[in-house]
Amino acid sequence: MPELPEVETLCCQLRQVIIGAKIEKIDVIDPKLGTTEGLEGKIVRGIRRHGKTLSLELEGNLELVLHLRMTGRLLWSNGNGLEPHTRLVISFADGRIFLIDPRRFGTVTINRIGDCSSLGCDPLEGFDASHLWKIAQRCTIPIKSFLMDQRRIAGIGNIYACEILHRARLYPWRKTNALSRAEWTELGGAAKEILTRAIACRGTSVSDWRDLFGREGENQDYLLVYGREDTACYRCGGRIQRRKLNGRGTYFCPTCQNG
DNA sequence: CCCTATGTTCCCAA
DNA sequence: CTTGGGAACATAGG
Repeated sequence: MPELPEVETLCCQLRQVIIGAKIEKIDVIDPKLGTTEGLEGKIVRGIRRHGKTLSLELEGNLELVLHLRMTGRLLWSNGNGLEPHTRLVISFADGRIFLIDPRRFGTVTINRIGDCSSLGCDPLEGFDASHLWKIAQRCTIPIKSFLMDQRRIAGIGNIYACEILHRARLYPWRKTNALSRAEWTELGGAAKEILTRAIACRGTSVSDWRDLFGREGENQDYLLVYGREDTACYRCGGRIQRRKLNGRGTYFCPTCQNG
């Protein structure tokens, strides 16, 4: 589920409930997740996001890093009952964070704050079009693969890659090094627009995405191409197609995404 | 049985 | 070395 806008939604909502709170207890329901030793009793100093990773910054220069992968979600609740597929429970004085993850791909790790990560730039922190244009010059992979490569740009997954490319009028298979500087600028603007609106809508609930408080997002009402195979393009009336790229369903309008 | 799924990593081939 | 393709991970749903 979660790409940058969904993780950003959780990040903002977690700040509302656990900044300054003490971790009373951590229950690892599914040991496949990894270890969370030694964090009980620590105060949450901050919450941050980089790409699709979410970190709880703790005392002692430590951070608990969550990655939700395909089907992970977080739920804030006061109750004791476990929803199906609950993998981890972090308890505070006035509530608990439940990590729910049917496919069990999610991960939890402990890092020292400041350890460098292999993630690329975050498109909300500044999509540096001229820097990206430069590193794109020797890169012949399709532009959609480039956008989704977390080492180069962190946070864009399959849904938003499709949406951004449609907004920027770019064909997903276009060679990365064939984009002009002007097209990179256009792409940066499209990314910013698509992602900020998705955040304002608290994410895209096309399947089972819910925010921290269990509510659906609203961005599914604004999707331009994702999931719209064989329907009319809102911009030009063309017929939206779906084809595979690197094993992922790729939605685009062959009529207006020809650049 | 088939196919699909919002992510990442690894292996293999060209 | 790079790039690209596919499988794997584990589970649910159509």
